[in-house]
Amino acid sequence: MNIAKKLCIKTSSRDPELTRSKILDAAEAEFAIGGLTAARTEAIAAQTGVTKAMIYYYFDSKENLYRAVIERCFNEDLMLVESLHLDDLPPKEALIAGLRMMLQVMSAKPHMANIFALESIQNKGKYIPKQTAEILYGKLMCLLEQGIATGVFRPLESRHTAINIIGTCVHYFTCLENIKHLWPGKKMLGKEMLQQHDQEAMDMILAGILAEPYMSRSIDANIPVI
Amino acid sequence: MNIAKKLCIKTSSRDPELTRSKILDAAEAEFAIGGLTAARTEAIAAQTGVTKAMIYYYFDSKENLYRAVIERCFNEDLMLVESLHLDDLPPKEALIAGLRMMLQVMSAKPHMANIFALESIQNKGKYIPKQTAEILYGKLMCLLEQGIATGVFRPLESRHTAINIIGTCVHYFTCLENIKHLWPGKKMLGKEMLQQHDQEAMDMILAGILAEPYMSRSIDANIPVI
DNA sequence: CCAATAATTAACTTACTTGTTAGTTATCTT
DNA sequence: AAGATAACTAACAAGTAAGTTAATTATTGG
Repeated sequence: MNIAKKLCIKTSSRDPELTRSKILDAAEAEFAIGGLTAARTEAIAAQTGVTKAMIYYYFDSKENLYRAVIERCFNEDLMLVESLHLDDLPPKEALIAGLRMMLQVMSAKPHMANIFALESIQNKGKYIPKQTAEILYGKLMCLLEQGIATGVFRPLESRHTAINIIGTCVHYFTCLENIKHLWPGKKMLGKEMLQQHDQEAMDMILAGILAEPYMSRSIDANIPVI
Repeated sequence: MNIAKKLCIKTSSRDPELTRSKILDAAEAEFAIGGLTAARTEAIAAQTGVTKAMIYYYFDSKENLYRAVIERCFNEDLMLVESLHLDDLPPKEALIAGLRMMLQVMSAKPHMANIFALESIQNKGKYIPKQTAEILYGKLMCLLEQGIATGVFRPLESRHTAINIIGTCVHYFTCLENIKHLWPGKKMLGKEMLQQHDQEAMDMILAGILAEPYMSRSIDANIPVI
């Protein structure tokens, strides 16, 4: 093998790994707008600077490319969540850490929320890796049940609550184009708006779930919430 | 004019008003799965028992049919909301009445949530009648601001909170196919599940918004919530 | 440096989708 | 009851999209 290649120095325009990931990135963007059905392979190719045929060279079919995109999304999510070691934290702290992570991920990748929404609506969740989804939801539900059992959280039904929590975090991204007129001049995905969303979502969720009356409106990284 | 027609008795298979509305219904169902782009006119026609050409006879184009579907959704919504006379109620009661209505509408027409989500994601909200949307969101925000000002609600940012509330109500429908495995054997759109969703959503939203510690877990029609 | 192989392209085929049209059948008016 | 008109159909035209293929260019290993 080439020394430059070993050292990860791009020696020319031909770099299969990069091409592959550029296709994945473009596909992610395209699928996040139209879902599997409405996405156009031509449009994906156009964004990569590579021919449409490359999609079939690397992924065999549009459907497989879609599978790869969704799998990558889930795996990224899963790794981040694992890294939090939520099981080692008491329920309230785990909830806060988990929420912070989720909001952070959504802000960094606004595609994500839309991809999952489109997958549910268009394909009835056919392409969602069942186990992965169960792990992610399971973690949140488990944590809720613990908190409910110990009385730290209000008596809620954990599954519905998990969904309602995620809904609060995610709906902003799903509907942002429909409601952007409410904030004339503001960028819905700008730093300011995203921070405000994080703040308000976190605040409303905690107030909705914690058993003790919840006051603090600013949960900053270093100030523990009582 | 025909007497039978005057009395709204269907005398035969040819009934333009009915055909028109059957097309609208089928289109609503189809657009609710694929959005404007992925919906197939052929599929819409198939559901109506009428030829695809009829779509063009009544609506000129797929795009116009889509416009008609969205407009109908909004108008239905708007009329229902108007009928509540929320302005005449104090904020807390108005919020509860509004929420109950929204949850009821979504349960009765699970399409609705998806149509709006798809419109935002696929078309960037291009086909959302701006004024109508502003009236609906405006009502909710106005009510929130009143409650915040009078101290009945916690100090929240009204626009974000409006979105977070709607997210909690709506996300169940948007993602139900992705998460149906969490309730093996249950029908996500069955009466039992929908009631549970109403209950949990309402509960979490009120706890998240009301300033006074919120306890009651069952807000039934006739039991006023204190 | 050359042969083998991997990456890439342009052009093409096949299938599908929107929208049209010319002709048919039912309904209404008088 | 007959002519006019509205509702409707079947078949088609034109454009679009997925996927293929044969040929081309770069890279790599010997």
